[in-house]
Amino acid sequence: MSSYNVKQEVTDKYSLRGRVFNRLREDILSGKYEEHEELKEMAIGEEMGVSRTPVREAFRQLELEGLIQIIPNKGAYVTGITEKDVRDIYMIRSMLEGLCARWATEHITKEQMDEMEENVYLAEFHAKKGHLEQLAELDNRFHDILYEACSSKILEHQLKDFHQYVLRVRRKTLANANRGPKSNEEHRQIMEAIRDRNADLAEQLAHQHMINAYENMVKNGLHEAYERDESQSKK
Amino acid sequence: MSSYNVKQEVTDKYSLRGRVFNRLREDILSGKYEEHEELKEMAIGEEMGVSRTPVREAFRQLELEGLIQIIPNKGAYVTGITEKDVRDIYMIRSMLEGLCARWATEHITKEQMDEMEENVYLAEFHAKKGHLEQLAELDNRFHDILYEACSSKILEHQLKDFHQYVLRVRRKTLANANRGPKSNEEHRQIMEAIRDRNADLAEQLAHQHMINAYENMVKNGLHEAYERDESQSKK
DNA sequence: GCTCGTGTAATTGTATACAATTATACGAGC
DNA sequence: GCTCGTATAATTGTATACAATTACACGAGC
Repeated sequence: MSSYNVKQEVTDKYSLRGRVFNRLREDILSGKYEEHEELKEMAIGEEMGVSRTPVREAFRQLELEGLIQIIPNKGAYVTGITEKDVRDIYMIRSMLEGLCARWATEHITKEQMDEMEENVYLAEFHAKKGHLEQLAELDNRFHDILYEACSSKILEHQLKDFHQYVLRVRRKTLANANRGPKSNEEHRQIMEAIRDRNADLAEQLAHQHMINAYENMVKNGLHEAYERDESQSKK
Repeated sequence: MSSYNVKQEVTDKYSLRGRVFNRLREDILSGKYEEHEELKEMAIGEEMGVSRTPVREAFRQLELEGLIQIIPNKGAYVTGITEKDVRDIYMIRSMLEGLCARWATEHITKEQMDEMEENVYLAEFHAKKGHLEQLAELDNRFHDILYEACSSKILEHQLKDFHQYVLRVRRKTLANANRGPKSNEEHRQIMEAIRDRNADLAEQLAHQHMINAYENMVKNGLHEAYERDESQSKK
């Protein structure tokens, strides 16, 4: 948690531990393993053709990512996310997202500013065309730009962690919600506030943007999406 | 990171990995190992009388705590904290501490409220007597009560993580600073705001309290304390 | 039928052996 | 003297064997 520090890049994808880690991570996020499911070292190892050692170490890293929980002498279990957890994380994120926008206003480079503007224009284009996939992609990218622009590795990492953590829930609600245009408009406002060097406004807008995103998510059925996640996870 | 999730309790202190983990953690926080120092699996293992396996797993957990960084095929290095990191963390903490105080106002139990009041009174007593050790202890406890009272495991864990992370720097500046009385007064105000169920005020006070603590730290020589940490770490 | 032990199987924890990678020392060549 | 390459040592990565712990099934006793 550690994990506000800048963790190692997961570029060691050619080590066995790295491969196990990446694959397990993908499997958990995609819902192959359901929540609270027990992951057995030997079974995973056999499935991936490696011994228990790299599996055990990958487990420790997945615990680091918050995706599993290891109970000594018992086993490793896929982390469950309660609705309260999601709510708490969104509230925390809304605070930090505001702080991030403030810092971004103070530190953003010209290149980042340009990309952010481009992102907003592109998103409006795809929104008109109804391209939901591109829209979701641009939405993710907008926030990543914001995180990178704040020029704080610690805050950036923190926010990316949170973002990933709720991805399991969020990805279900993004596409089918009709929030696209409204979200874009909010992105535009944040972008303009940063461009105008209005840190107070940027902070307030980014803060509210997160709260809106959460409330929209709840309105459009966090619970249902959540359940759907569970039911399809048997694979 | 991981680590906004509720990680396993480190109560498995009787497993070898748990023992190695706890001891290494203590050694790093106390400054036995200096920043950026390389930790070698074999050396640590021999020193503690265990094989490399539990050491390697303890390393992964320490990375989870943010105390070391592991570079594949290279080694494990004690995490360095820059002054900017400390500043960033304090700013992030100040936001979250405010949020925490707000939630605490809404969820605090009678027992927690009582302990918080007692804490404030006791701190004022020890401040008059000049008992710096007890004062530092009560200060830590005050914030722990606050974290527990917010009734969000995620926020609580997040804040405790940050708190621990800056401990290496902070412990040097707490005792010799003359901030005790002022800090106590701020604790009292926060406590009273929570008691009066004034969430807005509690949030604002807790937020400012963190900023004050940071600014005091800088004023009293973060840099010097930081350097001192380095020089004495040779052991 | 239910509860509680006991014994066996399954699983995790640790040590060790070996493979792969990286760091270091040393000398050839310029 | 400097650079580069090679050989050797040191260190990390992985597999495997064994120990310790936990889960579970089965049967005794009530």
